[in-house]
Amino acid sequence: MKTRGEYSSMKPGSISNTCEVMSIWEVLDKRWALLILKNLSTKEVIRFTELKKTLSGISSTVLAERLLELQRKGLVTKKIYPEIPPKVEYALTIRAKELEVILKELARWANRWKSTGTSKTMTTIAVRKKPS
Amino acid sequence: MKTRGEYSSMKPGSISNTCEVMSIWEVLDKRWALLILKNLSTKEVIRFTELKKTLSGISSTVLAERLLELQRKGLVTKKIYPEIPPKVEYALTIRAKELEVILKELARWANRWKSTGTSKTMTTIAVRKKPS
DNA sequence: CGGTATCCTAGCTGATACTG
DNA sequence: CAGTATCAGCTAGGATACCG
Repeated sequence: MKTRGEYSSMKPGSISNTCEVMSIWEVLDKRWALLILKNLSTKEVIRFTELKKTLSGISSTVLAERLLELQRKGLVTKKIYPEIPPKVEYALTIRAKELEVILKELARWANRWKSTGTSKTMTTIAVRKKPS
Repeated sequence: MKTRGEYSSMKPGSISNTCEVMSIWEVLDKRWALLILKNLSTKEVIRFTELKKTLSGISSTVLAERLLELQRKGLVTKKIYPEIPPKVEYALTIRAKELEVILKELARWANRWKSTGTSKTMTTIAVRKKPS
């Protein structure tokens, strides 16, 4: 793995910014994270390649990276079957089940959306009253 | 603005991939998008700089870019007061209000989270039965 | 199958400058 | 204030190749 930067970008002067606390948003805000969680919630367990297929466009590099991050945050579990060919099952943790509900709502909202063309661009210019 | 790439990355061979349909996830999945929406929902209207301050780390370039994308998707409205200095107010559209509810749940979940250290890394290795 | 290593491009930030 | 423009520098993600 590389994972060198990790978004931090702290100034050279700042002292030991070993701030591990950071919110869960740090991982949720990354690309694919929500979609992964959402698709993870469609089945009890899911395998790497299966998950990859549902996420059209993701690279295995990033999928593996995200799954690790989610795992570290305690949202995903990983079960390895030491066989050849390998078999790995990913699943949501209990704590992620709460999130699951929310995600499903979000997914339904996203589906319900669909319509209304891409460029509405609602911009209003407030007119000033003329000085009478 | 530049906005050249737009994530598409289609091969030079592919024919006229003018696929405008794409789901709302296309914009929601981008960095900062959810956070912007979330913070937008804390007030009825909010100004650019004010919003920027709540999003620690974002650059004005990207904030402007995201707001435009959200606007195009019909989630955000923009109201310009032609004054000097300029004043611009951003707000959620009615359609985004549904999303707002979900986002608030998500935010509460994220806050409720907080605890349990960063590296639990629940990985299970399934053991094989020995051939008796 | 489920990754990791490598290389290269796309995306984001920071700084600075400029405008209405 | 609310941007846009530009450039440097670093990070994130995609494609491909390879391995146990």
